[in-house]
Amino acid sequence: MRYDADHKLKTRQRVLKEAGRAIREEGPERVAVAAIMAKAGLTHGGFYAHFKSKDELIAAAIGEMFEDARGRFARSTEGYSPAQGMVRYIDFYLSALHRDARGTGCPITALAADLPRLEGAARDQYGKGVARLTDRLVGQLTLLGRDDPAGLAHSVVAELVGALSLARATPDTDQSDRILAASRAALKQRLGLLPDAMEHQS
Amino acid sequence: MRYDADHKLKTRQRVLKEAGRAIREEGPERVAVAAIMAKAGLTHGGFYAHFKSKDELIAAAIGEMFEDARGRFARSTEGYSPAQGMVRYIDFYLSALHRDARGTGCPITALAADLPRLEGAARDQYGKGVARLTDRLVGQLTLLGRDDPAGLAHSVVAELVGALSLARATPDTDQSDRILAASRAALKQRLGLLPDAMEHQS
DNA sequence: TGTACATCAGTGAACGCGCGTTCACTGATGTAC
DNA sequence: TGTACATCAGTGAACGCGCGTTCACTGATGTAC
Repeated sequence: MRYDADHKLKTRQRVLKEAGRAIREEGPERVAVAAIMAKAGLTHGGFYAHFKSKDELIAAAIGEMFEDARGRFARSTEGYSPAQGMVRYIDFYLSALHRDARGTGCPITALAADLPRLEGAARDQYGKGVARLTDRLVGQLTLLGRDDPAGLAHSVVAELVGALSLARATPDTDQSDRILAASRAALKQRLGLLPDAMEHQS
Repeated sequence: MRYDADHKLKTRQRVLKEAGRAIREEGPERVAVAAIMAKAGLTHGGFYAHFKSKDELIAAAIGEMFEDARGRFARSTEGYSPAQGMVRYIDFYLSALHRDARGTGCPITALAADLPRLEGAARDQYGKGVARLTDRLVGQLTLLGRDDPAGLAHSVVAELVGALSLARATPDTDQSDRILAASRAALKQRLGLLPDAMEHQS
C-alpha cells in the first residue's frame, strides 16, 4: 500500500493529537504507546517509524499542545479590546467547560505536577509555553495601563492555574464551581475589569 | 523475634512517612512498594501485613501528609496576630525552601494533578484537606475584617497553589524565584498586608 | 526449672501482567526494463 | 504492454523488565505444662 506524499505526516499528526489528549487526561506515565496507536487507528508496531521513543513522542505532543492553545487564545480574543479580551480569557479559563475538558484544555495546568518528573526536551517545551503565555498577558496588562505588568501577569497566571487545578481536584461539583467563581471574581476585581469599574473607566 | 507492643504501629508509621515523601516527590504512579519498604528498612514481602494494597497505602499516606501539614501550620502561626500569621504563611508557602522540598511540602500542590486519577479514599482525604486549609484561611480573613472571606480564601489558596506549582515546573531558577516573589507581593497587597498598609492600619 | 508449642513481624522466591521496544514480515503501488 | 523488482507504512509476535501481589517459610520470644 503506497500512500500520498503527506500520508506519513498526517499519520504523525493524528498520533500526536491522540497523544496530547491522553497525556493530559491520564498523565505521561499512565499513557501507553499501544493505546495511543490504537486510538489513531494503528497497531503499536508502527510507532517507531514515527518516533524514536515514548519520551520523544511526549515532548513532541507537548509542543503541539502549546501550539494549539496559542491558536485558540488568539482566535478567541482577536477583535476585542484588551479589557474585553482579558475578561473573555478569564471566563474561558475558569469555566466548567474548561475544567471538564482536561484532555483538550490548557497544557500548563494539565501537566504542572508531572513536569518535574519529565526529561529535558519535554521540560523545555513546557517552559517556553509558560513564558509565551505570560508574555501575552504582560502585553495585555501593559495595554490596560497597569503598573508592574510583569509581576501582575505572573500573579494572574498563578491564580488561573491554581484555581483550575483545585477545581479539577475537587470531587464535589458545587464546591468546584465555587472555586472557579471565586477566582473569576477576584481576578476581574484585581484587574479592574468588573462591570461597574469598567463603566467608571469608560 | 518478638517486639514491643507498639512495634508494628511504629513500623507502619515509618512506612507511611517514607510513602508520603516518595508519593509527593515521584507521584503515586511512579512510586514502587518495594522501594518504599526498602527505605523503611524492610523487604517488600512484609508490606501486606500493614496494608491491604498499594491503593490503601496511598490513601493512608495522604491522610498522614495533611495531618502533618496541619500541625506545622498551627505551630508556625501560633502566638502571632492574624495579619502576622498570614504574612508568615504566605512567606513560607512561596519560599524557595518550600519549592525545593516537594517531598515534605504541602500535599495540596504536590498532588493536585495526580488527584483526578486516584481512587475514592485518596480523593476523600485530599478533599477534606483542601476544605480544612480553606476554612482556616476563612477564619484568618474574618479576623482581618475582610468582606466575603470565603470567596477571598478560595482565591488566595488558588494563587498559592498555582504559584508554587509553576515555580516547581520552571527549570530556570531566576524565573522560578520571580514567580514566587510576584505572588508573595500580589497576595500581601490584595490582603492589605504590605508594611506601609499595615502601618496605616495600626 | 526445663521443654514443647504458639505467635507473628518480617523474609525472599515466585507469579502474572502491562508496557516499551525490536524485528521479520506483508502487501499495495510505483519504477525499470 | 507486460513482468520483475524496489519501496515503505504498517502488522503482529516476541522479548525483557518492573512492579503489585501471594505464599511458604524463618526465627526470636512468650506461654503452657
